[in-house]
Amino acid sequence: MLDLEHFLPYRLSVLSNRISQGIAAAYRNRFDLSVTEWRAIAIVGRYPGISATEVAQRSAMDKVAVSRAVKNLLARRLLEREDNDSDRRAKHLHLSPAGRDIHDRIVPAARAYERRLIDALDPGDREALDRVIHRLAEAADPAERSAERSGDRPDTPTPCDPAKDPKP
Amino acid sequence: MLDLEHFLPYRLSVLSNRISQGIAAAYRNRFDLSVTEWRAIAIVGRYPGISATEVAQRSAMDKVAVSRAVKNLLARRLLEREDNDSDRRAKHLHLSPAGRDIHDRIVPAARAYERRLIDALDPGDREALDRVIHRLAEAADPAERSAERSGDRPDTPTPCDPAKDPKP
DNA sequence: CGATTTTAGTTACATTTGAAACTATCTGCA
DNA sequence: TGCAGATAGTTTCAAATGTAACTAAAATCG
Repeated sequence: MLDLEHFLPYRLSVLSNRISQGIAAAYRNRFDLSVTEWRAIAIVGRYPGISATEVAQRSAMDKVAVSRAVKNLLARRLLEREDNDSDRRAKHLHLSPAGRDIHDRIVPAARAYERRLIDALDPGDREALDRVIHRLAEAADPAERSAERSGDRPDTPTPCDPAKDPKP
Repeated sequence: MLDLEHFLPYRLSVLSNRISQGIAAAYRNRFDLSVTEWRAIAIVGRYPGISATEVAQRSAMDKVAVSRAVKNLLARRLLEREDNDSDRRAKHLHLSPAGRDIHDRIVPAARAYERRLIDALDPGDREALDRVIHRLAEAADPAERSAERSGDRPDTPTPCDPAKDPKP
């Protein structure tokens, strides 16, 4: 007998969904952006000139999702694309002025939401949370069974899509 | 400029997906159950005679998802349904012997997975995590802006679907 | 070089998911 | 009573998402 309500994976899933809903509401209502699109904007805003594949890596989304998001954002003129001289398959992505504008308006809202979450915790717990997320992510990864000692720092960006891959 | 990689909602989403993938793999491969189906089985196993709506409430899934899961599980003879004398719309759900069997085989695996996660944390962080989940869930809920003082205990089951509702 | 394998990105198809409409039943109240 | 909402659960339709197959361009290696 197992109480789903006390089951850690379940509780994390519910929590994460709840938070995603809360934050997604902001940009869905105000700017008509999906989570994927918003993530793409955030990444491109942070790393101008990045390629779609790199966006996928940094956003932990798969390349099809990114491709679609980019397609929409290009159509809506929120993103621009320019050729990459050293690789004609890949293109450099940039925010258009309109994209930058939306980006700059969402970021404060996102930060405020995050702040609200963080403010609900006391300082010790904030610190613990950081550690916990990192350790759980490690423990959750079946490939990391006992590879705890690999040299990645706590704040290393997700190197690959966690929602895929488990089937090489 | 916002680093998605350090953004709490994003990190939680990635973590939760990673964990869900990890655990889902177990019952998908071995028993061909979706997350929804497994949750339904867990809840019905825990609360025999429960109705579909109550399953939805306790599992934080919407009633359509539950309806579909129950339909499949009935077809596969993992669940049984009996009439409710006091309400002919609702039916009582039970595990069939086969359902009970699967249930009893998954629960230990689920527990083991959870244990692996928990074992990755040191005791202080485990305690903190409990608090953190509860506080974040509260802070994330837009309805709870300042209702921190409502009388629900840390381990109260999800009373309603968090992934819906924000539109009364 | 030229053949083979990888990689960036897209497209096509199938599956999943959620919102809304619907049926049947129940509850409250005139 | 009996009519006006509510509620349990299902069905339908459209949108989101994932998988696999595909095209074009690099990289690798004989």
